[in-house]
Amino acid sequence: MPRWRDVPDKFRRRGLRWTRQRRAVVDALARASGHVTAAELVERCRTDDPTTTPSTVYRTLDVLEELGLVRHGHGVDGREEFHVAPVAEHGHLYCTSCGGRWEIADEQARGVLEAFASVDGFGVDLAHMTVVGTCRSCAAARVP
Amino acid sequence: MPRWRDVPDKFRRRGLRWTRQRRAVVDALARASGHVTAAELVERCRTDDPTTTPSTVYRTLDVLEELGLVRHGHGVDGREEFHVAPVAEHGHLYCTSCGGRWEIADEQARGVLEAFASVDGFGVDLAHMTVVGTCRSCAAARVP
DNA sequence: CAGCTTATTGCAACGATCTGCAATAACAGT
DNA sequence: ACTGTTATTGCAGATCGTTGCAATAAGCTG
Repeated sequence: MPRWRDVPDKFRRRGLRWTRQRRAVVDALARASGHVTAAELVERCRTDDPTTTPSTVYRTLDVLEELGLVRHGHGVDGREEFHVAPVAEHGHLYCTSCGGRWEIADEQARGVLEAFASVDGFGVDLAHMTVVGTCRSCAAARVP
Repeated sequence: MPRWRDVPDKFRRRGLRWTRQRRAVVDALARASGHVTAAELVERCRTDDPTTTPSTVYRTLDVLEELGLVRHGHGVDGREEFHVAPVAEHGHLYCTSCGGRWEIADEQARGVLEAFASVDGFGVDLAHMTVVGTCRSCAAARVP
């Protein structure tokens, strides 16, 4: 997890302001493990302080992302998901058949990066989206 | 493009009904080339017939997908995009730096499929999402 | 063709996300 | 501490997509 203690200064050094509502979002984030949906974060903030406005949370997440403190990706349904940075970047797999979810293994990631880089030098950001498909067991179980 | 002529029967054979509003969606789809956003489709249908209801269009798209006539994926922002099937399946690349968009080349696709399959037998559905990253020229232009 | 079954529609309302704009409040300067 | 600047907030409203439900209509059957 990032040094949440340093966040206020990080903001100020950029000419941004450290406000009560931003602290709320960062607090919620600091307590979050793994991934959180933007909507979930809004919810958590509202639990702490019912006056929280969704738009503020969304905007705060945007600036946190600009500052590199969080990263967002998209789940299977395209909805936003946030990862607290700088946890090791990792992508996600989702099996449309059984609904299972896994993280993308390093070897896989390497292979993918190469596949893209070698053809036209495209540098993939695997962490940005959920890769959908069929897991081995579902593929095996499928009637042929 | 699918044999749009056969669609009504395809519906009926499944016990589904062929309605005025479904015909409208299919008509719009038949005129569409490449990809369309669900929202765009709604818009086009409303141009033909202003009484078109969004929910009907969305629901029709769902059944068309179940029938295998269209496939949906998610754009960079996670919004839905529809491809008329069975055009060759293909995924998309999006460069976050210049905003460019390309289709994923076959060789890349093959490499990616292998990278996933070889580790744990996961069968990726590349067409489902937009792969984001940095294209060669943007990577080269980046200050090192 | 008339009747019946039930798939589909339209509506209304909701959840997630984003935007413009006027009011508010952080912070720098004195 | 007081003040001025301007980044942020809150709100109202907009867009995209989804869902429950009662009303409607497609297509089978006689």
